[in-house]
Amino acid sequence: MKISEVSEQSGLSVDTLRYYEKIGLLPPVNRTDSGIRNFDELDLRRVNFIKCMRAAGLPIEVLIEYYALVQQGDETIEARKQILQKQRAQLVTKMAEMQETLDLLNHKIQVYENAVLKKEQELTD
Amino acid sequence: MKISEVSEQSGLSVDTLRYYEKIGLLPPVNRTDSGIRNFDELDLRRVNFIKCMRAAGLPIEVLIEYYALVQQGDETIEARKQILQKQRAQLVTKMAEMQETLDLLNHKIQVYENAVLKKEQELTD
DNA sequence: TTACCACCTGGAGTTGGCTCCAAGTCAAGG
DNA sequence: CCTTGACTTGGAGCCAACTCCAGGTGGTAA
Repeated sequence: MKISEVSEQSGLSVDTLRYYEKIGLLPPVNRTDSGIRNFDELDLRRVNFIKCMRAAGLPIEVLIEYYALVQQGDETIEARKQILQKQRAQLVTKMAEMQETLDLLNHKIQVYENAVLKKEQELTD
Repeated sequence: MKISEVSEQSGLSVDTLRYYEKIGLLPPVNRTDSGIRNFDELDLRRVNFIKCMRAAGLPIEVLIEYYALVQQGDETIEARKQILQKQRAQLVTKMAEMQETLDLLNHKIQVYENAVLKKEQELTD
């Protein structure tokens, strides 16, 4: 699978995919004879996992660290679990904050809606 | 209220507060005779609103635009409402993405937990 | 065979949002 | 009086995460 196809499928830009490989977030992807990247199924899954984690705001650094541990085999399972647990906790916190913001936005919007209604009423009074 | 107190109360750094005023996200705050900022109740509320919105990822630009409309009075109520609605929609989308990520994290952590259990079991076999 | 297009590279530039610094002013306490 | 500490300013620096660019290669199609 060519980089443009991976880009299309994942929603990450071609530049971002190359950037991820350059900094080691993606492993060196296999190439054709002429040097063109040829993403395989495993690469694909990794790209999508990364995309999901990044969308939720997990730092690239953390993901690199995580994959470094994956690389090192089974003894690192506990460490990996702990990384994920920590990120999960942070995610939960962030979602709670966002829920608060959402409530506040809903409230404000409601206030504006009432203001509009009141204005209309004044016009027809 | 002095800037350090506002900082403490809001959790935003002193530098950030001054930065927000500099870029026009906060209005020019009243000063004492010797030029020291003296935040009033209204400033306080604005700071806390901004903090909440920023924590949820609303861009500074949008907030500046919003307050510019507030400044212009009642004719802009509809426009303000639309800004908030748009941001709310984006927030809802983002929260849904984060929920997906959370589910995935939970799943992965579960897999690791099982792996640990299995390993322990092998040891006692 | 030449024109085009997608790919490649290293490296520079951009964006958003702070964060820090140097140099200066003031009010209060010892 | 003088030192200390919190405040002031303009501007520079920093960080994460891209994003763009110039210059080059290689396969396909008119």
